[in-house]
Amino acid sequence: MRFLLIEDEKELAAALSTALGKHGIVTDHTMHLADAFELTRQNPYDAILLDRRLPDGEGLSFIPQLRRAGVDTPVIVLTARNEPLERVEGLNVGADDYLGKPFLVEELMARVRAVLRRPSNLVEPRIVAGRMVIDPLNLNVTIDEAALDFPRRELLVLVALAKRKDKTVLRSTLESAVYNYEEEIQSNALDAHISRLRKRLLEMGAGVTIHAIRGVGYLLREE
Amino acid sequence: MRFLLIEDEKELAAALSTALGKHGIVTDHTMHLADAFELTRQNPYDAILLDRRLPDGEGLSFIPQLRRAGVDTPVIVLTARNEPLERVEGLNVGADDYLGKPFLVEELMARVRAVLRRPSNLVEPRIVAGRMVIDPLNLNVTIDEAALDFPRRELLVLVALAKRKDKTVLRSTLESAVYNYEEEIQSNALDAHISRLRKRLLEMGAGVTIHAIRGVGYLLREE
DNA sequence: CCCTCAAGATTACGGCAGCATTGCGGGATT
DNA sequence: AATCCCGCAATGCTGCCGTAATCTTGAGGG
Repeated sequence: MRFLLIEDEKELAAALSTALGKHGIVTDHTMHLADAFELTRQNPYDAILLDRRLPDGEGLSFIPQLRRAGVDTPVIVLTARNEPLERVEGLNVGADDYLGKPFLVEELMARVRAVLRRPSNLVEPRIVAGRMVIDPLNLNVTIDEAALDFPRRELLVLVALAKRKDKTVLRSTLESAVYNYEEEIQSNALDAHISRLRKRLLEMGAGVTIHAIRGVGYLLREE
Repeated sequence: MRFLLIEDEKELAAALSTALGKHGIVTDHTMHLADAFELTRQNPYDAILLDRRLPDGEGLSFIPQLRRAGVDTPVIVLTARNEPLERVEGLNVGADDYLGKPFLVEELMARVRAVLRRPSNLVEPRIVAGRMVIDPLNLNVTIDEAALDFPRRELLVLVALAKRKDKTVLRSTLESAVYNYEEEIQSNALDAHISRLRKRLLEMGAGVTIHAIRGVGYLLREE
C-alpha cells in the first residue's frame, strides 16, 4: 500500500512515515498542496493523509479539487483543530474520516482500514434511537419529522451515544467526542451534560434512556 | 447502462469514464456538440452528462435542440460551482439535474439514480413554507401567486433553509450555499443576512420563523 | 445486614461565547 | 445621480456550560 502524506511539520511527518513503514506502507511526503495534486496524478494512492493548516493554505480546499479531477481516493484529515464541529465540516466537503492530533498510529491504522473497507462513503447515515431519527453528519435530530433543539454539547453527547446504541461508550470516548485537546475539563462537566440531556430526553419523550456503567462509561438504550 | 459524456476537459472526462465504468456504465465521450447530436440519434442513451463551457459553444443550447428532436433522455448538467444562479439557468431549458463542480463520483451516481427513478423527468419541485411557495430551481418565491422580490444573498439563505424546512442547517452548510470558495467571509455577514431576512419575512407575513441553534446553525419553521 | 466510600446525579450560579441588530460606507446596478 | 445590496464592526443580550457543592446510588467487606 502507498499513502500520500500532506503535512508541514517535518518531525511528525518523519515519525509517521517510519511508523507506517512498519505496517508495510510506503509513504510519499509533501508539504505543499500544489505538489500534492501532481503526485495524485502520477500515483494511484490507497489513501491520502491531509493536514488542515498548511503553508499554502487550508488543506480542506484540496479535497474538492481532488474530487473534481475524478480522484476518489479516501482522504483522512489530520488536524490539531479537533473541534467536533470542524470534523463535520471536513466530512461535508468529502473527507472520509477525521483524526485529531495528537493520535496513536494504531488509531490511524484502524481508521485507514475502516475507510478502505467501506465500498461507498457517500451514503448518508441515519440512526434510529427510540422515537428519534438522528442525522449525525448534519447534527440533526427529529421526532416525527420535527426538528429538536439541543444545546451543542448535549447534542454531541447524544450523537456519540446513539452511534453505539446498546453498547457501552467509554467515558474517554465521550470526552473526545465533545472536547478537543485544547479544551480541558477539570470537573464533572460531562456528568452535567448527561444529566441535562437525560432531563431533556425525558421531557420530550424521546423513548431512550441513558444508563451509567460504573467506572467505565455510559450506554444508551431504547425503552 | 450507457451514458453520453459531453466534456472538453480530457482529464476529467477520462477519470469520469473509468469511475462510471466501475459502476458498470459504458460511457461514450465527445467534446463537440455537433458530434453529440449525431450520437444521440444512433444510440438510446440512459443519461447525458453535459458540460456547459464547450469549445463550440454553450452546452445548454444542446438541450432544446435535443428536446425538439423528441429525445427525452435525462440530462445532467455539470457546471462550475461559482455561481449559484448559473446552475438555475440549465434547469430552465429542460435539464433534469445539475451538479456543481467539484463533485464526488458517488454524488453523481446518486443523482443519476434519482433522475432515472423519476417517472416524469420534468418534475418541478416546489417547497411550501408557511404562506410561501418556493421554486428552488428558478429561485422564485410567491405568496398568493404574487412574486416576491428578495436580495440575492437573502434569497439563497432562504432557499437553503426552506429546502431543509424543520431541520437544522449547519452554519457551514449555509455559508457554502451562499458563498463560493473564492469569496471569503471575515465577519458576521451571514448573521446580518439572517437578521434582514427575518425582518423582511415578518413584514410580508410569510408565516415562517427562523430559529438559531446556538453553536450549530439555523432552522426554518412554519408558524 | 449495615457501614463505608467511591462514583455518579442533580442543580444553582456566574462568566462569557455566540447570536441579534443596526448604522456606515463602498461598490454595483440602473 | 440615485438606489440598493452587502460586508463590516460595534453594541447589547441571551443562554450555554464549566464549576462546585450537595445529594443519591451501588459495590464490597466485616
